[in-house]
Amino acid sequence: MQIGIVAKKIGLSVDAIRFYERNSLLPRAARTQGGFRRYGESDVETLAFIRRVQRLGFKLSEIRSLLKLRGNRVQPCAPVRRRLQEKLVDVRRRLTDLQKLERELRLALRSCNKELRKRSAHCPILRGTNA
Amino acid sequence: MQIGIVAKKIGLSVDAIRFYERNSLLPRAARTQGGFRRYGESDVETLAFIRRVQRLGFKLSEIRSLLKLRGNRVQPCAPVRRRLQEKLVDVRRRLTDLQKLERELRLALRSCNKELRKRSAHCPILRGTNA
DNA sequence: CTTGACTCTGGACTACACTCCAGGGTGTAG
DNA sequence: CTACACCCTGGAGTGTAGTCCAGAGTCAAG
Repeated sequence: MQIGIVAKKIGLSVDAIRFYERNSLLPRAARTQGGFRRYGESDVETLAFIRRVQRLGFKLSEIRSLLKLRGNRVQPCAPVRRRLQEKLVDVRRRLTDLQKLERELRLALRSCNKELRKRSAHCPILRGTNA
Repeated sequence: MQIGIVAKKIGLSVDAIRFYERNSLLPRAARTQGGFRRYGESDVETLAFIRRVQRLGFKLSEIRSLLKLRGNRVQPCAPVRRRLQEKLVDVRRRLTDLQKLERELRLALRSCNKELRKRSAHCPILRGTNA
């Protein structure tokens, strides 16, 4: 398969695949005599794997390390489990932060609404001295 | 006040304040003869405002536009309210996305745990063909 | 053999909000 | 007057995950 076909199959851009190769997520692909990249099924699987864990929130640098585990003969769950756990902690922290933000915005909006009902010309957000 | 004092007062770096000036969040500060920036209380208030709305999740480009409203003689709430509303929608969308991610991670972790109990040497995440 | 679609490389560019730097000047306490 | 801390400017660099480009080459069909 040439790169365009693989790209379509997986739902990535050709540039992205080349980018992964450049950045050691994929091994250097075999070439035709003319220099075109040739891919097999296992490459497609690797790319699918990358997509999958990327959707789990892993960055490319983390995926590189997961790919190493994937390359081993034995593939114990434990190291993956640890990474998932860490990621989950991280995501939950971000959730908490975002929930706080949501609350702050709701409160700000409420103070704006209050002012609107007063038909005031002074927005509490613009002038406010609140924390 | 010179820049370092203001920076300490507000909890920003000197570089950040200069960066804001360069990027039109602050007007060009008055200078001493030697070229040192001099700040007054109103500058401090502006910086405090920037911090405050930044904590509400606004980007500097959005803050620039809020600062324009703030500079007006009349400061009606409506335009601010609209921006807050939009930001709230955005934050809620991000919350939903993050919640989905949290769920995905929990599921992935569960499948890992199952495998661990089986004392299997094959991690479902590494080999998995799941969506 | 020509055409047209595809591919190659290396490098520049994007957004974001700063930080860090060199090389020089300023302000003020003692 | 001399230290010493502070400040100035302009520009480069940070991380992230790619995208976009020019200029050249290749592949397959007809």
